[in-house]
Amino acid sequence: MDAKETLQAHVAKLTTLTDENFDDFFSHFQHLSFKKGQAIITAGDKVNCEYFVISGCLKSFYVNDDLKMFILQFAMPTWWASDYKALYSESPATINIDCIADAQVLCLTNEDREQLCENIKNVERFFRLRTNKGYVAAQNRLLSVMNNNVKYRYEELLKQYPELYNIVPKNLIAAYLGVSRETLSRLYNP
Amino acid sequence: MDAKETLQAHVAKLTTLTDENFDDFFSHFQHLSFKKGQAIITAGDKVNCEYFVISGCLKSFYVNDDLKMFILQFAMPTWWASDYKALYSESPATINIDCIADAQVLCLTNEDREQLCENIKNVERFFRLRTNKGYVAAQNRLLSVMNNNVKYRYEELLKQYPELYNIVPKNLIAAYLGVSRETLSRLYNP
DNA sequence: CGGGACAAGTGACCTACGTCACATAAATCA
DNA sequence: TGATTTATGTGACGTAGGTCACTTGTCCCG
Repeated sequence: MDAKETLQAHVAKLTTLTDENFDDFFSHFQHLSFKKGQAIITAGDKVNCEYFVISGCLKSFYVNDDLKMFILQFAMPTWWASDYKALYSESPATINIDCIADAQVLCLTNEDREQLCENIKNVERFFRLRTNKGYVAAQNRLLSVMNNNVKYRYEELLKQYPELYNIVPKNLIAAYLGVSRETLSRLYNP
Repeated sequence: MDAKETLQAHVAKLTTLTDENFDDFFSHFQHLSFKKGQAIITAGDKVNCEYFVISGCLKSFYVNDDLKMFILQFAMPTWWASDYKALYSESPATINIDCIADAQVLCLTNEDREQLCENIKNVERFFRLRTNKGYVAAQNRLLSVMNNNVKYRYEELLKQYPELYNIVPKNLIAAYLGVSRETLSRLYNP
């Protein structure tokens, strides 16, 4: 499945777009490739785009004053990623995004998204429903962090994304779970 | 400021509606009052509405298998509250909402919201932008839980909502912060 | 007004996790 | 290929926060 088909199938899960409308929508995306290790958004940057992952994997993460990293999201195919706080408020990035497995992404600017929402009703509907889902997911993650222990959350993560086990080093998984890499290591090597 | 003006001012922060459109929008809300302690959504319920708080305070919370409570949100005036996962997916509620200070709320059904989004472009825009903000807030909260200690989070909460200190018992604040009431108590009584 | 529920403080003790230090092992690149 | 990162495991030890038990204070409401 190529980039266009991937996006089209993704959009179709939430709303319907005529072929003409989808072509218009798709024409505003820029197709980009990133290599493992490449930075996409760096804290302090101006943020102008959001990214739709076609293949590979990105991570979005925050680095605190002690240089400790917290991973917000592993962005797998058909996931969106950006620093949304920065994107929506046109403030400098506070989170970073980089590529952890060679990736193909589609990139949409803030202005193009707003323009498309203005012109195509079901594009606005798509983004509304997409963010609704994101909001529910973020709330679920918060509850999971507060409610479940590390081992449970680790196993849930691997259940949902088995491929992470192979492509992502354990220190990054620990940074996603919010524990030290030593603690994660000791879960299965007591 | 009455309920209508409160909602109108709130909507105006994100988009513009003509007076006729706002009247139409407003006419779909039901004005309800709740007394302290009253349940609004209970886990297992069918969820059909979201609630906009005019005055008073609600809490939304999850109760786990060990009967431990985690508070997702203290819904103050101009905040929205519901079990959005249940509302959007038409599944039974997994979180609860009740009233912690006598409250006036406006209630909007799922169907009415979708109908209004269908008919009034800027209502859809409003809900899109509102949830965008909610998503950013949820992500911030997650980062804060992972990154900051309890004392810091407690002080941030009180800085943002000083009135909570007076109207909300400390065990509920502890449930929001994700610690035991004893730990919260010992922060300032070591 | 008096009793029962709720709120809050505190001591004793336990446990999960963090930190630091070191040892390998695997991957990457010049 | 050989050298330098990077990833991972593991021991020793410290600390934040949880749990349980008990006490005291406060607020309703019949």
